[in-house]
Amino acid sequence: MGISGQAGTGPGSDPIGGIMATVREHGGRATSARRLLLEALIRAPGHQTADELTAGVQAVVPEVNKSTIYRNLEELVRLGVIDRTCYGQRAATYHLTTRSHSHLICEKCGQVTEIPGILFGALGKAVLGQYGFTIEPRKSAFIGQCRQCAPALPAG
Amino acid sequence: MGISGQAGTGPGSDPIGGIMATVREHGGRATSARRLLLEALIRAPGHQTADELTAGVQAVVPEVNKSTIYRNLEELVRLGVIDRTCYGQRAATYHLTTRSHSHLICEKCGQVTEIPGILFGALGKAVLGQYGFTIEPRKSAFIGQCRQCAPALPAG
DNA sequence: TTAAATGCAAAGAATTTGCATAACA
DNA sequence: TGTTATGCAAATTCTTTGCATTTAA
Repeated sequence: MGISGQAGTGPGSDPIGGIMATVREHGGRATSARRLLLEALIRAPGHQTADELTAGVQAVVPEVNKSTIYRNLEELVRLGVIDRTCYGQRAATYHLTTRSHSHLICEKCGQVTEIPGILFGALGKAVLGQYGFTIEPRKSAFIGQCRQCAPALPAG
Repeated sequence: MGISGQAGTGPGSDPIGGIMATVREHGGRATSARRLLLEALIRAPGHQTADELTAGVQAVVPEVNKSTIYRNLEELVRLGVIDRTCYGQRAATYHLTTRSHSHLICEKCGQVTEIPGILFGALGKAVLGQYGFTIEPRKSAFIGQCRQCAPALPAG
């Protein structure tokens, strides 16, 4: 046991190992900075900015530089490991690519809600049929107002 | 040529006048910089960055400053006259708020396609019902691959 | 007259890049 | 041993802000 991967645990419990393997398959190397970044992404599974991720990594190893974080984020996006989304006026956010899902972003309070990708069903088919466009729910976002911030709800 | 507004044309052919009225109603003033910006937005009706709009305005009146463009863009967004969207990694783009529509953005080639807001119908209802979230199609965007860039199309 | 808008310059935030060094395969 | 990745600093890009002046209402 304990050759490569984690001893005594199932394969699904070591996502970082799997991602590192993917990185290597694409000519990349399994560096500590890259691992620390993935740990930070897993530790706080929401949508984090590059700055927040840098802080998360530097909380463990202060030497890791912000430019390294940016370079690794770019690489991980390229490999499809994480998604990058740009909501408001400010910094982009990153999160692990998990199951198919999309986001509702409230333009008033900034709240981000995940919704299952399956809700795209009919819309996705219509868009594909009429425009030949393949939507990636993970990377898409709906802007609007959440329940609390909506100006008024129709009676009923 | 004209005095103010366009002589001899119908009311629908002077959208700037209408927008200026809206601006005034909200305590704003009808300045030349604002008018020039609106003209630039109308002249090139696609999605333009603040830089492109600045160039478009300065092509007519070089004195107009970029910060004025930014301030006016912010104001016009606030009034709902234009929409701001942030697609790729780079600068935000602005465009006139016209009818209800949304955007398909190809992540490969960057092509932006408008789709009618009506396609949101079922999805919008589902999201409103389940999450209490009101989608604004105009401000939302779908990321994916266009016909040309899609890796492979299923036969049929 | 007077609050709003502008030009200018400078600051600020987010992101990228050049280069010598260090680390992985 | 030869790339690939990193740290550091500096540069870029996009956007915002302070302030004196101008301008629309």
